[in-house]
Amino acid sequence: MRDIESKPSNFIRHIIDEDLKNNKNGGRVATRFPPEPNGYLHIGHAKSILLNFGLAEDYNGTCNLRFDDTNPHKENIEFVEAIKNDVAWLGCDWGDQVYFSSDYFDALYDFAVQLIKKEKAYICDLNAEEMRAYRGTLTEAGKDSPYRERTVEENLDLFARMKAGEFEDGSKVLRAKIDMASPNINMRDPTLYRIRHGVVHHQTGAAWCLYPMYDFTHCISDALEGITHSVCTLEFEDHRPLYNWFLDTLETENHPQQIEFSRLNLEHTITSKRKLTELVDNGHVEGWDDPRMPTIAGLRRRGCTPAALREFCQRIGVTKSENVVEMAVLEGCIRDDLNKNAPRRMAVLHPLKIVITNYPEDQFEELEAANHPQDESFGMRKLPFGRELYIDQEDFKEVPPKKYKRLIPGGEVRLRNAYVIRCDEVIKDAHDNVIELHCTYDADTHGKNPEGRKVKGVIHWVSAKHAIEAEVRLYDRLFNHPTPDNSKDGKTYIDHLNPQSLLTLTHCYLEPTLIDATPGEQFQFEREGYYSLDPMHQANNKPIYNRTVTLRDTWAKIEKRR
RNA sequence: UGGGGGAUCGUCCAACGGUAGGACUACGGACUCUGACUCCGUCAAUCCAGGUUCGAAUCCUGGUUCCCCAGCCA
Repeated sequence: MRDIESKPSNFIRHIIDEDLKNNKNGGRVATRFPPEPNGYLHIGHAKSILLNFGLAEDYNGTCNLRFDDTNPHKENIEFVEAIKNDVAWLGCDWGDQVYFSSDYFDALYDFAVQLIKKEKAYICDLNAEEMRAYRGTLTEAGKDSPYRERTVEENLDLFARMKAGEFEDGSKVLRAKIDMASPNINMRDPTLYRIRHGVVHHQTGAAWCLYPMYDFTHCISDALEGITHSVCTLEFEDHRPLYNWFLDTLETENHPQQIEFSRLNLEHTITSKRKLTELVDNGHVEGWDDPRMPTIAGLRRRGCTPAALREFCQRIGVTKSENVVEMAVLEGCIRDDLNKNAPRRMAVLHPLKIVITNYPEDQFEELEAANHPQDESFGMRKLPFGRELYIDQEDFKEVPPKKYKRLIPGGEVRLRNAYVIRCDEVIKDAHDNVIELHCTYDADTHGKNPEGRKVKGVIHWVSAKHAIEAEVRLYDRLFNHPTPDNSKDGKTYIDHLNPQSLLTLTHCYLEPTLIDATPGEQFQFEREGYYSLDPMHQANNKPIYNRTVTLRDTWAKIEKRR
């Protein structure tokens, strides 16, 4: 069991502590994570997953992974597999069984029959439009359905024939018989079963033409699995009376407690499955695992780690208040983790060639470099150094701004892990663009400071002859607006898409040790940020690196203020 | 003139009648062969109005404001 003290508490843990003190549920804690397999999981689901599995882990309980698969029209097996993959990647262990609501279709049918026998459910022939009209409004009570008083026998017969496939889609539904005048609209005789012919369910195939609704299915599934604390998001708060009504009316053995918390909102992104689906289906992104997507698959491909996501979910906490978390929190968690765990490499993103004129042609030497400045266990690597190198265009300025401490004409700079060089000559093309620099190096500055002068700047480099060419993809926020799906400016989230969310650099140069990088491996490209080797793709035989997150950049901040 | 929830630094989260605290951000400084990391410091909040109390973010009363609900979606 994990040290509970190490995790910040929250109101749900307070409730469980209290339940445990009162020996409720015999001291048992059982949670579940119940995704619908109609899309990929996003960072908001990560919050829920880590909450539910975290509670189980810390209270020595269990957490079931249960697919809430009652709407075969929208669900498929690809999503089931993707979800399992993501939950496992987060480090959550669902044991040896994956649950499906569809496992309970028989049991659910029997419970429905039981409800009919108790005169608590009836078959209704109203069509969808009529039913809406009968439901009333937020401020007016609804009217009883004309079919509300059918006899038990008739209802039983009709329900059996619905199951047998005698009726068309939409012609009949099974409804609970509760109260059409309830101020809670969920209690106005909610639908329990609808007819769906001709869809193949990914688990049950064509066995059913009758599918149960969420409200009926969820509470019973929880009860059958012996769930003690059924944690869900705030929008289900109004459904709790209905959740309890079913379990009370059916007198199930267990009566789990539904507890609601507020869902995660992240600035500059969206966490609506419906809208994420639209981004994918309409080609606004390359797929569910596009590194700009807030999906778990996208974050993973971007180079985010499970540890960073776990830390993130701890930092944001669990409450019932509406919240919009700043992207800086996520970025901070990723940086903290990768700073500690990503080996350092050098990569030149915007190459500028330099020639060390006093370094012999065709001569090379190997310089040792630490893989991590604070952690010796990362070991050392050898970097080839020669007469021709690439540095970044940003690290040279003909006319330097104030406080600039990189390379300038006639000035000196330290090449990271190598020598101090001086810029002697600037070579330009016909359009006055700097295309090459001629420099000289001080052979006595490897591993030590130069005599009698201070060199402030340190820049990264790669050997031109040995460098690996790569494509590097720089990602920025997917949306310009902090709350794109709720911007209150009359625009939709699509209008707020950031056209510059992806910047592809096709001619970058990496230090040669990166030839051994494995797909998905994370590195810090020194002075640039954290990057990871794209696990899916290559570009014309060149590796693709995705920028996970930049380094904190106080210089950029100063520049921006200027 | 329905029902259900929520309001604490810019952001997120604590404090559960007894000094409003932490994290992130921002700002300043130290260090530095990464303008990174690390370290030090600074700014910064109880929705409003009454009441109870020696004492209120917390309890009471009345407001304000924001979110959710009228699928045969979950």
